[in-house]
Amino acid sequence: MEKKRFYITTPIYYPSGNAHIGHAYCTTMCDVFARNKRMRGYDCYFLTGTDEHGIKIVQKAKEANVTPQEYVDKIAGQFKDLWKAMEISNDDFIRTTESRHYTIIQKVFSHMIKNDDIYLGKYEGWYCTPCEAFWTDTQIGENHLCPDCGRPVQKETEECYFFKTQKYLDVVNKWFTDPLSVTPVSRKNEMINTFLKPGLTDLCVSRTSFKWGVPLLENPKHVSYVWVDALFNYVTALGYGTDHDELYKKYWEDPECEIIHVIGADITRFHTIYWPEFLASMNLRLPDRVFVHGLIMMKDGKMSKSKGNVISPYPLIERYGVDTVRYYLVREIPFGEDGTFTPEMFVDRINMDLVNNLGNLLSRTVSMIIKYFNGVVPNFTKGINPQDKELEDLVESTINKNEVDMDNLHITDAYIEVMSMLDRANKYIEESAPWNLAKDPSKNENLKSCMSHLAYMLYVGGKLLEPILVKKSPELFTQLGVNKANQDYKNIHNEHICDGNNVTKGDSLFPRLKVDEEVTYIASLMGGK
RNA sequence: GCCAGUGUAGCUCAGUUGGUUAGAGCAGUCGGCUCAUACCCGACACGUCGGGGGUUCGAAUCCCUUCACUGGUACCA
Repeated sequence: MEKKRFYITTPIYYPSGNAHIGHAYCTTMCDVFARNKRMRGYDCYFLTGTDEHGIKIVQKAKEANVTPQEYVDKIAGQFKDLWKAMEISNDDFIRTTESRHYTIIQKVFSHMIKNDDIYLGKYEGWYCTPCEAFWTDTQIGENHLCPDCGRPVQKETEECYFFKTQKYLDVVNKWFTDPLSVTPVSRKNEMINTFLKPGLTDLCVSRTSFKWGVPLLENPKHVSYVWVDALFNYVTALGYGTDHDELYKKYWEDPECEIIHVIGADITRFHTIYWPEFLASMNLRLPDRVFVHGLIMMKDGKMSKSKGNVISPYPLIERYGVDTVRYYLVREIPFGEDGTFTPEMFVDRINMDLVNNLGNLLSRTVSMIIKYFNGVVPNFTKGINPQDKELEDLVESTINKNEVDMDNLHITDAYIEVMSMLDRANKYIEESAPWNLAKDPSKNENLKSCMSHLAYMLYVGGKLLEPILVKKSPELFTQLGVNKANQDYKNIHNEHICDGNNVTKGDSLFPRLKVDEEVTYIASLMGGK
């Protein structure tokens, strides 16, 4: 990874409903990446936000008897609150209703029109008059009924602007030859097979059937159709097209910055085909990576209100702490694949990994250092015992693997490695049997070595986990007596970092969860059984 | 329908270019330890690798076929 600067984005979420754990998942993964990069001394800018235009917002606002603006203000506020509660370290939060965004969208349209990339044409579709919405063939089904209200739809035409998708097709094709541009590759293949091979039709980019959008300066009865509006958030948030475009120059224009979009599968087409084309049209640089993450599945399939299996992150954070929720998301839903949420899996994962493995390891280590050395970590000495040497190698390789995995966006794997290192430490204690060493004064050096190795490994574990365990890692450092200055990542290879530290026995890092009680509690949050 | 993909122990999954007794974690059973948050360590058990057919000296791994499930199928974000 030669690039020293990073720009990572979540999608801007559509506030047609409340924020749920699926939003939290994507945002958390990006946050872990951003925190990891920054911790290692890289510059990483992290953006999230909300996509606030479109017909659905108008409908939702009407239902709630408020204006669209009032409606999105409320939901955007909810998203911001959630990110605060989840300790998300985003640098900015962009809303498409902000003037810094929509004035630029108008400029983008002007450029595209001037550049002859979009033209005025007619969109033909199935229109539901009461709902004031167009639907596609697949959406209305065989009976030609509005999917929203169930009433019949009519074929209607609407004047709108089209983007010439053929014009920049070579840009997309070329970009696709980079194996990292779209991952997992199965998603790229899906795009090629479904859209590129059969041939792309032009994309409708404006609408006249509703007003809640960015009006085009050239033709104000048209408002921007969502995707031009939404996708350009990634650059408008950086000040693109304004006099204050320092961030844009730094994080988008500069080829030394790696640009990563993390998205859900449902918006792959827009991010991997149209977005590169739009950028090409504007003569802007393309992102390095679009990473498509998986879904959080529930036992009975996808989360949905009708199934009554939706889980909100708030009560989980409140009861178990933000770190456990963050950890669960990173560990249990492999980045790039679907994962499952069940109350049992949540409780088991926390107990196994955070309570039994990490928390208990810290607890027993601190206790032993207090008991055997009056709470002072003995000085680290290399390789006195064979198992010490093995541990040293393991720590070294775990740090390296963690870095490589993080750089490659193998975020889940990166932390599986760390947990397995900690797991190995528990075996190491058994092998070293410090309680026996303590009985034999001639084994004092071995005992010292054992304690110092454990302290150092815990330091490394805590440091590597810090991007996830934003609150508990500092507690771990406190118990190990690592002062603030020594917590810097540049010390990760310094085995002497804990030498002479005064350890303190604190509260359990993660209290053990009573399985039955907590499973029942979480199940009750999910609206039923 | 079409195009992808998945199907391996009770659960979640690894299984490299086909090669000796198919692996891990969790759950289960038994034993051990005591520094620790009823933790931790060890051992054991658990599988006709979706079904059927074929290629091969040899297939979870390649080919054909069949079943089941998932995703995409174009302008809903």
